[in-house]
Amino acid sequence: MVRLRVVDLPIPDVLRDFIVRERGVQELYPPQEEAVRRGLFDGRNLIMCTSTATGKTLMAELAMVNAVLTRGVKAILAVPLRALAYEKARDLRVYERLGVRIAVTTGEYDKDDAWLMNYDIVVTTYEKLDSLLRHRVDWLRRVGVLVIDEIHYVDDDKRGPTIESIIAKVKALGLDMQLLALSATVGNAEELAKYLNAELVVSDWRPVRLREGVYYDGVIYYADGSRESIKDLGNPVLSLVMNTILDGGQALVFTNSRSNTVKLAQQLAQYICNYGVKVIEPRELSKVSGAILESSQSRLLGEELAKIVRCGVSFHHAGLDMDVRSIIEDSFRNRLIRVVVATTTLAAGVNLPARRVIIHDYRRYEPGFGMEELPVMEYKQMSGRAGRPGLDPYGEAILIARGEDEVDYLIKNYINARVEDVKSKFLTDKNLATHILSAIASGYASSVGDVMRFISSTLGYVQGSYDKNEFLRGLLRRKIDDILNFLMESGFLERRDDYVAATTLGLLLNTLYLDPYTANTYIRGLRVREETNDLGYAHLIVQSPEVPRLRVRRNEFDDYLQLVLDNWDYLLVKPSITKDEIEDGEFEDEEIEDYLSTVKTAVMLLDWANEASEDDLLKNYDVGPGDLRVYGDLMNWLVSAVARLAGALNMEKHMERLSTLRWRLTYGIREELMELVINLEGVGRARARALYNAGFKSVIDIANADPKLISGIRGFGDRLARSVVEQARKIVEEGKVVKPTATDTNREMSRQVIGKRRGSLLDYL
DNA sequence: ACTTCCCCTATATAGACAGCATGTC
DNA sequence: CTATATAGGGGAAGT
Repeated sequence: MVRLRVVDLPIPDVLRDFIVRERGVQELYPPQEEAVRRGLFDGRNLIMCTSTATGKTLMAELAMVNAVLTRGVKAILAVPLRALAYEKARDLRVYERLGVRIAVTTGEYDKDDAWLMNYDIVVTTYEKLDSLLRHRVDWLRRVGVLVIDEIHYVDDDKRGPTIESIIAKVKALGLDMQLLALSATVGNAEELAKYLNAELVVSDWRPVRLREGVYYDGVIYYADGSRESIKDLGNPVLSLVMNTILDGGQALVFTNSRSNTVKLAQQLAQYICNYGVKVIEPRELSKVSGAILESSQSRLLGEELAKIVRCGVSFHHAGLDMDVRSIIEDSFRNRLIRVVVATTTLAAGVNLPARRVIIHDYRRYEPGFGMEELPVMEYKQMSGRAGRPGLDPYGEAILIARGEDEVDYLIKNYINARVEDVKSKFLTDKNLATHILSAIASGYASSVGDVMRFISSTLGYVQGSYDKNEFLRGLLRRKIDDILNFLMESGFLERRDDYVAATTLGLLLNTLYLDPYTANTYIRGLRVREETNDLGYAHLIVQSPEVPRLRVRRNEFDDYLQLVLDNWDYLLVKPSITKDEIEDGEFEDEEIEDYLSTVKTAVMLLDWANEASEDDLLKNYDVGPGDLRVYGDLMNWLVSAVARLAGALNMEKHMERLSTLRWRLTYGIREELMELVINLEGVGRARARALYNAGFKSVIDIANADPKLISGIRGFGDRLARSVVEQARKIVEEGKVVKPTATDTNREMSRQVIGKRRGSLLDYL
């Protein structure tokens, strides 16, 4: 079959030549060709539902760059992950040579959005795009192409409604833009296309052949009916992995828990090293291993990992710090590391293909639901990682069966199964409340009718058949009324007849990106007392469902109960049972389990803010360096958000206390280090502590110091020492030393020691 | 007396977006 | 309310 050639595309010559020359693409893949035929370059809305590596991204690039070059409009590319945003932007930068200006903006990086005006293609996350729409940035009018990547995320409970909200806002603005949606294969592609008013491209075509099968008892049963016996080494994963790497390939193993990831990787490493498998390169690997040791924040985790990396094996999960993760990913791409055992971290974002993908568990624990089978969609995401285009002759995805009858079951329910439909989660109370408030506060709706119209442009509305059924529409209207009432009672909204408007508080929530239910909890908590202790504040912050909660072990129950009793008056959110009931033991464990979870999480965060080492936090709470980064990010956002709420409500004491806690909780430092960490780039908790202990306690101390003295301190080299001193001198000269508002922590309020766990710094409380 | 094995029970269980301030991609 | 794998304890059986 003759494929459509790039040179025949209806796009400018420069772009055609560029694609052929720089991208090395001569001909289009069938799905790409179909996209062109369906009007990609005619400004038609389009949705592509195809598997990974079928060139959806190239089509998006072409559509965007073409629009920029020919029509002089801007383009937006919205993706689900920050890392993905940076990656796509990096790839897009090659078009800078055609004069196309590329920018990335995400919440973590950017403050002001005005500078984006000067760029042609803006790569961003869903949430940041929603935020841009909330602020009604004026350059939005000049956007001609909107690409939504991985749009099957509309199924996600939390993130999906944001996508729908984006679409509803774009519609409400009446912006004239081409919508291009990219999706993994989903069950209801037609429905999505209809919702988006888009042409549909569906295809199961793949650039590398994929063989799918199930392993059981020494045999791989392929879905096409063929089977292959491999050497059974007792352990299914081990057998499959050895079979792969002895054949010169690489394997990616997916499993359902972090501990499994470590355990499996260790077993594999032990086997490979003990039996002296020759395919690995020990010299190079020990370099990698050294790099990991060096960059790991937690020595424990680093050593655990470094040890097995020497054997060409690694584990990978979100508890690892970013740099360790990228070392692993890079070494896998370089083929030094032959096997990575990962949780789903790797299935979603990072592009890390391998000859063989092994799916160790097809079930996963869902809190509140027990063990649940993986959706077919996730299986497809994982199996889609199999086979590197142009490098491997084919890719393989192998599921592991625990019993003989499971073989057919897995073939039927995964390999040959239809992918699930994508279902909107927009019409739940929480999502409705957030997005209705957002629509009103940002001026997309000023009456109940507007709200209804706004909602009618969501997928949830279409899927609920509300457009077709008057009775259902009545129900929905009543539900919206309830939510409007809730927002009014909470003081976020005002209403006169049919007209609605956000209050100052409501506007604040909208810009803080805080959901109304959480904000309500925060405000009620703040009203309980004028001031409270650190535990009280940390515990209040943790009430947000955004904060991952630690589980309380049985043997910790009593310690935390005691802590609750001792701090009863200071806790701004009380459990559902009374103090007397706790003291008399008149309750079931389940009644307070969730509450204690929040307490434990707060305690961990305070340990962090009291400079507990990362190793101790890992030991005591099973919280890895990667998790700490997430917690730190969250604290930076949530604590300052609560401080802003307190400010809006004129609660000065709260505000003051929260403003120091914010820094302590985000950076994991005691108050005395705040000045150093806040003012000096390259100085975090560890270096700040080292500086402080060496007598450099303030920016002035450092400005007056000899860089040579500082370079001798642990964690400093010559360069960093000089940079820090330079920075300090500069800000002192300019009189710009930021003095964080500090108040005396009232330590005497709650002296309390928890448990006998080693390293806990809770005695401070 | 000591080890081994089996059964029962307790325990633990994935990931990662967003604000604002200040003065750069 | 929902599940399962694993580690550890305790006791019975085996050496």
